[in-house]
Amino acid sequence: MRYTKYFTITLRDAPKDADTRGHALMTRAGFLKQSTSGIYSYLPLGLRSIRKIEGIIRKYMDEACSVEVLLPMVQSSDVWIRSGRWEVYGKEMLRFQDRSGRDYCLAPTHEDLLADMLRTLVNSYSQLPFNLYQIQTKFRDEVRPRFGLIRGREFIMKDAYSFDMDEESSLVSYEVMRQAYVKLFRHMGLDVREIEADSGEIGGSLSQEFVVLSDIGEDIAVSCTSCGYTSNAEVAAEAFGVEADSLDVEALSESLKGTKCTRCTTGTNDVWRVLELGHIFNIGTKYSVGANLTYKGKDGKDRPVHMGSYGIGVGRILAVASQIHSDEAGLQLPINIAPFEVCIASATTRDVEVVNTADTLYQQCVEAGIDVIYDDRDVRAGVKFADAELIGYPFLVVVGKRGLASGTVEVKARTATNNTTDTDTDNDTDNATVSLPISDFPAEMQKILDRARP
RNA sequence: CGGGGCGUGGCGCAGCCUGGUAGCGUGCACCCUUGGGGUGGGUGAGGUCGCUGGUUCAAAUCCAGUCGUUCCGACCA
Repeated sequence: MRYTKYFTITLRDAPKDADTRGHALMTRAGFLKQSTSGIYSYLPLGLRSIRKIEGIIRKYMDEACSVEVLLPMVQSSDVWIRSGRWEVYGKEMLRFQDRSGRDYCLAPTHEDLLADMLRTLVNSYSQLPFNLYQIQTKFRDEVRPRFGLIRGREFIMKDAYSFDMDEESSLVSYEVMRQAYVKLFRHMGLDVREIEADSGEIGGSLSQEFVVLSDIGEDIAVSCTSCGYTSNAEVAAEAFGVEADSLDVEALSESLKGTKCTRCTTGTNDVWRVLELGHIFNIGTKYSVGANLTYKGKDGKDRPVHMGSYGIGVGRILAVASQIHSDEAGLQLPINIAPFEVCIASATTRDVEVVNTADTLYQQCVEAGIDVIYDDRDVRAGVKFADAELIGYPFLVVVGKRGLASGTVEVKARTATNNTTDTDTDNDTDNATVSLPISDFPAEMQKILDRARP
């Protein structure tokens, strides 16, 4: 993609309603634009990242034999009345009527509709087990949206559901999903921790959260410094007899810090501030009984399906990655979720040889299948560098007279902070910068990219 | 739902207290300049001062209401 054909914009100042660094940077870098409270438009760069995140999720869900579906976002009240939640669900569910006065809602979650739909589609044990997933927009009319994409009202979520004959089989399905989650977060380059969540239900139901440590985390996790056992605030609070409901995050954090680990009994607990990116549950039959989702066994008797549910906040991944992977100059998104992996910038547009070389290298990269954007704008080099750092391309390739003299171009890795302030010093000695020969550029670039992947 | 802040050109802000020709930075367009870290200079376009009503000779400014947005709390997960 040529920058001059693309549509994007960078801002020097973030809009004042950007309340976190990550969100401010995404806005400045042209990833997003707020439409109204808690609702955002994805601009081209932001959408590219979102699509990459979705692609990684699809890869590992498919690998785990989960099958993709797409359920409607607008749902009839009928479904919710049958599931018994039309009256129960609070104001978070946005309700409205069509022209005939029939009630609808924007789906805050899809399990009610899915169970309702499957009731007529699932009949026999021979269909089980299976696992369905979708990547869909959900709407929850949060009282107080905040932190940009982290707690928006409209948000993209991956939700998956497993359907098994019995508990044993269901636990296998759960484990497959758990492992898929571990792999997919690793692939995204995120340091995600697995923690035990409220297991609540009787009958050995399982639940785990996948969280990242972050200063803007809305929850806390308690982790043993010795054996590593980690649980969320509710689980820990219950274990230590602390009334979680009555305490805020800070107070709860204080009261749990330094407690003895309940698992190994020797270690002491540390308290983290965390943000939830994924949550998996082994639900059992509680839901299917309510939804009357049953299958006929070999003996001809109807039995409730054992379910599991597995969610991931897609937009939230982008938001938290922007928050964690960034510096003063801009974003530093991990390579597999960055909008473009490489940016080629011509240091000048006045020098024919420079421009021709940059054009050629760009073409070669495109042909080699490298995910590249070519900053061919007629602006000063400093503007390109500043924008490249703000957007955070993992690699910036600078084509200029300097390198041309020796038949090379510079490749700068974004992961290390390139200078923005000491403008008169030459940072070529920075080990984040390497010179590549023009003659064999695409192949060499490809090697660097491959090495950079988690 | 309770309490507070803010709404002035695309973005960031000043002006409001003490009513009297709407301003700054940045961005944008054009000219010159510069050309490997947001170059320097010049010219220019762009604003129903969120909206409605009130007070007044006169309202961005004072008053009331309303909408939007945001923060704190409660709620939710």
